[in-house]
Amino acid sequence: MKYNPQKIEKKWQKKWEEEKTYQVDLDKVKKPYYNLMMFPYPSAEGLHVGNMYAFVHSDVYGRFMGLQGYNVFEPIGLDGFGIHSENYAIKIKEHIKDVSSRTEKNFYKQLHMIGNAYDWTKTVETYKPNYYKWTQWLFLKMYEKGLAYRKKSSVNWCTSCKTVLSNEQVISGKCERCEAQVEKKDMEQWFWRITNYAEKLLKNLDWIDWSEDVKTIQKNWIGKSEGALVKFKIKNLEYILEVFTTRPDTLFGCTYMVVCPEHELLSKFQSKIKNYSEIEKYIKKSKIKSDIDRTDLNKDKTGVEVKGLIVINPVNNKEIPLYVADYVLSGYGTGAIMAVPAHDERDMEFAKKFDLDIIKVLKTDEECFVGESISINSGFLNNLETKKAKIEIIKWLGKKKLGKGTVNYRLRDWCVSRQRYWGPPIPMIECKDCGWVPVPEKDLPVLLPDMSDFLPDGSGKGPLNKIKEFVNTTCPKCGSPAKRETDVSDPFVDSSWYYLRYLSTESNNQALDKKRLKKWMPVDMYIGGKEHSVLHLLYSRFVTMVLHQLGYVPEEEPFKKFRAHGLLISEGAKISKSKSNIVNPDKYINQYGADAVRMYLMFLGDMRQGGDWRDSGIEGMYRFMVRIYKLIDKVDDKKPDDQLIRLLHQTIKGVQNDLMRLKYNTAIAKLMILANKIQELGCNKEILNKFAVILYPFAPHIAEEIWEVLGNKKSIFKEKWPKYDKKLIQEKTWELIIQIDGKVRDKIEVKKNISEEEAKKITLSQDKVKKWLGNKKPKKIIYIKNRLINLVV
RNA sequence: GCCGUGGUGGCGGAACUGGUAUACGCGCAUGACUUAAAAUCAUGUGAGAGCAAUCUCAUGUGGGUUCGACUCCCACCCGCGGCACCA
Repeated sequence: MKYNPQKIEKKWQKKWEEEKTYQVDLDKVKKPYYNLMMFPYPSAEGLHVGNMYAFVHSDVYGRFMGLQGYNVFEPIGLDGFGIHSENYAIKIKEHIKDVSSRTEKNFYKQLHMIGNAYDWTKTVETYKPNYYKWTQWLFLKMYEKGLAYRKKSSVNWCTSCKTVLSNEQVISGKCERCEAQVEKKDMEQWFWRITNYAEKLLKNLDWIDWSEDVKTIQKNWIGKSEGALVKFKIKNLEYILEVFTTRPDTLFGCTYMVVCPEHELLSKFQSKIKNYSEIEKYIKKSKIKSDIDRTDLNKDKTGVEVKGLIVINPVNNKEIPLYVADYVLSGYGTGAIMAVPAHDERDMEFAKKFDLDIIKVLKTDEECFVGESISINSGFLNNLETKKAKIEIIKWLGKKKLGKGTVNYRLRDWCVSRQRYWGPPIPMIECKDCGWVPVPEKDLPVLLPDMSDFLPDGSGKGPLNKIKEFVNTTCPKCGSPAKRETDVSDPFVDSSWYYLRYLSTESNNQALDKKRLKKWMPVDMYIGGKEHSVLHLLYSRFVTMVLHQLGYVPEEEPFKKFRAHGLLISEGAKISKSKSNIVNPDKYINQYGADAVRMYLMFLGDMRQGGDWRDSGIEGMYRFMVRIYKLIDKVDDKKPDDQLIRLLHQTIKGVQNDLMRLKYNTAIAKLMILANKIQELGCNKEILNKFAVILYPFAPHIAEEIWEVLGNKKSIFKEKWPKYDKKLIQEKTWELIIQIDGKVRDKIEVKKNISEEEAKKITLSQDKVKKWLGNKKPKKIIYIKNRLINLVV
């Protein structure tokens, strides 16, 4: 029989569909296992091989858990709303709605081809009203809880996408989607108060079972700093200048103060500032500067003294000067700092340039020392270690009502409004008399109206603003004329809760099916890319925490276990159009079959490290599939070889361990070794049956086919993972490695578990050993049972 | 600069808690089959020396700990990812 993957795969995919093999009755099953993968955003180019790489890793795990007796729920959907899809439609000059329905078909076709165990009856598409109705519902819940609010602030503006972005969507100064430079702009926007959850988001990282690197990225992003808030009086003014510092112990060394150009103090006391025109010029200049210029570390520090305003250091009542400088950021802390040049590099640089006092308050020989030491020149803090000094000064500040110990986070609130078309309209209405009023839940969804000209215009308002019938409405509260919000929400809002909706797709009158969520949440295993560490993965945790408090989700954390996969590259380089190393999965699936492509992708290396796709490699894997298929012809009724039985059981154990550790590459290597042995020796039905079962997670179609040819009636998925026999795995003999001074000099086959005495005797009687020893006697003999013996001369 | 992660044959990569470095695959070479080629099968394949048995050297670099180090410790170099004047 010839291996025909195209035929086999079509046959089995049809059968799985007809027999509802992977459909899960979410209410009835006994052992729920929620196996999640990151639903793709459907680009028009089609499913990317990188998607397939991630999805197959996830599917292999899901199928393995199925064989362990779990009822595995493996859903899929499309994250189709968003700038990425919209930008593509604009590029090819088609309407996003048309592009969307086309890519949906194409994506689902491709997702069928890869042979995953999806439950196709519970898909979600974020751009359909029956989904985004509930995304809008989520916004209303946030608003009810006081977690959605409007604020005017300096926000990230992408000049190319013509919309604001969240902090998380600015990647080293550039737009996450189009890589254009991002500017700062003062605008009023909708925010979600993720910062309320900063501590919880950080703390739970201690116990959730996630890839460590992703946890570290989130931890750094949240950026907790412990320190103190210190209040500085300004001479002859009723104003308290507050600063945040992580080093209150160095307060005696504070010789000047700096505020950011945006600080309220400057405009408030214009009349008191003697050189205000100079200050004004500096403020204007720093506004024009792009973010890149402003954060360039190599550039010189600039600033202007604020003449006329004198600050008083509360700890010693010394009068110190005040400066405005753009090295102090408005968004962090209080937008003002106490400068301690002797113990902060930036302050030192600034102090030298402006010839300001530098006072050492820590024991050190270094000119600028930023570490911990013992306080000096610090009054009552003298001779205290930094840790102790911090505690003492915070106590002192508290007593005098001049400050307190406090915590500061780098994390900012999530800006969720977007001035674009292809998203869920934010369900809010502005009334002259009532202010902002939420759309009543019964009026959801606020349908996204059809419009031919959906291009963003950069006016700061979304394209929906152009449709009068959409904008003009009545206030739900008082009935007078009012206007709708015309921004749509961030596509990351859509994906922050999709894993909850999978469990609730049949409910048309509620967002979430609480009973099911209780049964299925949290997600048991989530495999995905770490590029979402501070985007989707952070937002989802936040949203779940809120929904947990509202009583919808049983636990605070959405994903019990998360494992990040590395990047798939091709021919040694990042996959990109310009490098013309694009890998089209369809082409390879059509040529070699999905099983071969799956196996090859899983064989590339350690999942965490990513992989390097080489065209030459897939051929080898195809050859292996052909050989596997031919094993059917090797089946006979002879009593199988002992050696083969031992190898079978070793393989079952090894593959099982590798699957649990997500080391698929070594699992496949073990399958190859077994297959090669079967090819050499032949085997009986029972052995090949077991081989088919352990092959099944990786190559489900060929495994089912072999399984059927061997006379089995039900799908392998109803089968259990085979048990290995511990006794059969044991080898009777082992190879004793003889080392002399740590170098291998000989190897002999000996019985298992021989004693040290026996081993010594055997070793010393070897001719080679005698030759190496000469007339010397070993000083020391180290014997490691069932491994080696080392003679130290 | 800080945080994380990696560096092993011609290539992708193995090596669980310190115990045979290079599993498995690709590629290459030789042979079998064939008129020939492809496919398939068999054998070999880290480098160097040697007719050979065998020996020496090799896991980014330099040190160290140990009977023994890809694995542990110290210093440094390079790649990748994140953050970046965060007070």
